[in-house]
Amino acid sequence: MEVLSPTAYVILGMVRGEPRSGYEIKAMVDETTRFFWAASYGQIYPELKRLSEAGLLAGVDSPTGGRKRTVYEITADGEEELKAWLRQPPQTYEMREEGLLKLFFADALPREEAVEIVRSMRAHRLAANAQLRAMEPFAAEKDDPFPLLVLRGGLEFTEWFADWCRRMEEQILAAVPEKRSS
Amino acid sequence: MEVLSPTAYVILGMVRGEPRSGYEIKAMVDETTRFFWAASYGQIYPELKRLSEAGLLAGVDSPTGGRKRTVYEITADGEEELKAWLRQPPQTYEMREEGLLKLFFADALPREEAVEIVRSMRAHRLAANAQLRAMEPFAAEKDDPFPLLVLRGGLEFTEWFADWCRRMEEQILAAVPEKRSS
DNA sequence: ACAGGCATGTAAATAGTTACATGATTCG
DNA sequence: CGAATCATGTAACTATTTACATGCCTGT
Repeated sequence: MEVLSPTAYVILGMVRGEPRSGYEIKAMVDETTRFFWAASYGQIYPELKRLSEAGLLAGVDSPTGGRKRTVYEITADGEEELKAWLRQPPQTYEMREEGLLKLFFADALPREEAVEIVRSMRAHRLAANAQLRAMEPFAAEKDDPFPLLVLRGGLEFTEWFADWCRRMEEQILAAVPEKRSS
Repeated sequence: MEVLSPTAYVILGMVRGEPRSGYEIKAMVDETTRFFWAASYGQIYPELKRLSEAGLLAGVDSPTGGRKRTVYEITADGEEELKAWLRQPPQTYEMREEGLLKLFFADALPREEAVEIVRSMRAHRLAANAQLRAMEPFAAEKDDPFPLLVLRGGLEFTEWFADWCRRMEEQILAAVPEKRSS
């Protein structure tokens, strides 16, 4: 069994339980996992084809009205592949946080400009928090408890991060001495 | 002024203050920003060439003993470019956290296996915390306060995350009911 | 009639990692 | 002398985003 691309598993997971089209998978990803695992059409459609060829998914024609449409359902092999992956310890722990990089180099700016960095970061996290907040009722009414658990983790994380930014703002202005020549 | 690649700025930031070789930049990144902004040789060396051609860096031969070596120092234009970038609000806020994706789909596993996911995540964050802890004294003795500030943010983040995992472990075992057919 | 959403896909560009190749120097 | 580290680089691969193209259906 060859190794699948990272995006393959988000697809397998999304169609488990109920068959979905590429378009629906993309929409679900954007509503749910995008904060920690994104996927674009450019990945999803080719991957659906590969997974079907590998026998892990099966495409079923299922037009809505006259509009043609293919939904993909997971096969027994696909379900096994998904579970085997779920049992492996996670490998990917990546963060690309431009704000932290800027803050790391912020000594190059005068303090009043340096605090702008943490203000931007804070605004971003508060906006993300509000988005998650708006999704919470929908996740809460579902049968599967894990998406809600993860969403509440996101809520807590964005709150922690926003608060850290607030404290850093104070700290930079209060305690960090200005450099002689920046 | 054309837009630079994302990696360009980490290089500009790393050579500001004192000139460094590609090898040293890579080592610094691995010691400091890698938790939120990584870079590989395959990005660094070609980028050093491009930045020199663009006049934002200047390469200076500076062999150590008989071993040839080029360090790059930032030019006035490079300094301006770096500061202009620092003044822009951060654009990139990405996370790719395989553990959260697995947890999101964990309903496919029995509960005893689902908790293994948060246990792995917790172990990972505790290990990261220990690494940051070991770096703290070195950051603390530097003149520039921002790297230390960012590092302490990382310390707090990994602690929060590890604690969240611990609480999720309890919660999954205690409150989340087992499904009829998983 | 037109806007907006549903639906599928691809091409091109950009980003990034991994592995490899090469060779010098330093330290034990 | 051999291992580790310093040092520079490239090729191949993998991953991912963005933009574009197409066209149908539904509601106003």
